[in-house]
Amino acid sequence: MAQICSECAVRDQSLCGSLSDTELTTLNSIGRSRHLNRGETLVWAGDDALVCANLLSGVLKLSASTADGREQIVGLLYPADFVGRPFAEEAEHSITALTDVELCVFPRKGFENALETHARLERMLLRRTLCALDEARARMLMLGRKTAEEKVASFLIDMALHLARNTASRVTEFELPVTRAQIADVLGLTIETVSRQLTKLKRDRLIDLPTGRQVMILDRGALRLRSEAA
Amino acid sequence: MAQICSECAVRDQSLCGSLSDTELTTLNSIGRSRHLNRGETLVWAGDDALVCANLLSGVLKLSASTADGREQIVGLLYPADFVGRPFAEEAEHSITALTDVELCVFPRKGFENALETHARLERMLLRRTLCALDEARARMLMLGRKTAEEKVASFLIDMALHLARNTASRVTEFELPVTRAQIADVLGLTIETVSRQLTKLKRDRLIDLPTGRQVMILDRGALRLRSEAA
DNA sequence: CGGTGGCTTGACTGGTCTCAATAGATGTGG
DNA sequence: CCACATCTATTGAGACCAGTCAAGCCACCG
Repeated sequence: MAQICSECAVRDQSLCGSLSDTELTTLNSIGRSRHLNRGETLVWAGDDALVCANLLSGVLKLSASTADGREQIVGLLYPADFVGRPFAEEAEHSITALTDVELCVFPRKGFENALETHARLERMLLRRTLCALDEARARMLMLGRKTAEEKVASFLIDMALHLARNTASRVTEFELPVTRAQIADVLGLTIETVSRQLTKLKRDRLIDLPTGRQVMILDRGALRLRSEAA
Repeated sequence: MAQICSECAVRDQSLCGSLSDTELTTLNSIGRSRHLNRGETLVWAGDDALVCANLLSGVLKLSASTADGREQIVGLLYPADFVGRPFAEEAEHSITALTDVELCVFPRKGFENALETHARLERMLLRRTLCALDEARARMLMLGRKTAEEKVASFLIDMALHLARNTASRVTEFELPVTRAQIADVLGLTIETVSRQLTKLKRDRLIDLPTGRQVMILDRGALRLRSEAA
């Protein structure tokens, strides 16, 4: 590994933050830095699950598909998130870069050994997995029971939480790391419906869309209301 | 605890199966047997998360709701499944009995202590949680991208896996532990749509419905086809 | 310039929901 | 054992939300 863990961009927030510098030597020795270009896929669903990783920068999507090609994004991963599925021989989901991405990649078997050796690492992974499960289930409520407008509003609020810079005057502004098609795949909608709902929120002055990718949340309270009720 | 672990109905399949008889003394001392009647709720979403448990018999639902009362069932729990959410102060989901239920209940704090003491227990819980996450994500694909017919077919196949008795002649038969309303809440549909799709599958001779709750799968292959393609 | 990919908008379709009526199950008390 | 209430399930008619198909816009780029 070219760069050592103590210089890692996400040293404190990532799973590895649970380990001391000396404990990290094992992981350090098996970890490799890896870059993915926007659009590149790290793992295909159905492949052998060969790697785990920590996400250093960028955004990854986790996606599942039906036999005839309909796609659903089942999770988005942000810097410091853990990537991969220990203890499974075969990958259930594809993992694809939505932006350029930097990863710290471990061979799965080696990472599993580290889990068994370092109880604290295992404990942190358990906590993260439990949180990921809560999040997945919250998204099930959204997919099953929310309207298109509620879904889009929820998505924007969610994105703001992960990416937002707060400017003065209570306006939140950020740049979407995803296309309309990808938003649709997260929300279980079509591109056209996403576009129409965004236009509607803009027309109602809850948000502004200076460019296609730029989003300004003008009235977060109202947006939250639309994300929750009919 | 009235009955000791060595006599437990799910001793081998449950999380506790990872522990030796002597290791079990801790859990044994804090575990309490508990019965729930059909319809009773163990935990309400938003409550303090006070308990964890192992499910001994019956079926539980995990559910989330919007502010205006729309409900989504985000998971079903069967005998030997683990119940609850360690390391969270507040419950994210309601836990309700769909049938009469027997549980082995632990105070959450005590169970968390046991996790920290017994690495093998923690390891087994991690593996289960990872599997639960895979399952939740598979269900996200279903909720977001499948049609009503595909959803109902998927549900029946899923139920068969958990409950089925195989009779002669490749026919699978079981009794639904859930009402049409609950099926609808699992699939993100309405009662009426579920009923119509079941009738349709029956008319097409893929299944039979001798009574409202009894299901016979007549052609599993064809049913699987309908669960996957348009 | 023309080509490409991403986005928006419109017209139309159709699958699912809503509302409503009815029938079947189940349980209770007279 | 029956009358009745209640809960569950089925079925139909109509409305509506989101999907489909199609056209056009815009920014970017060779």
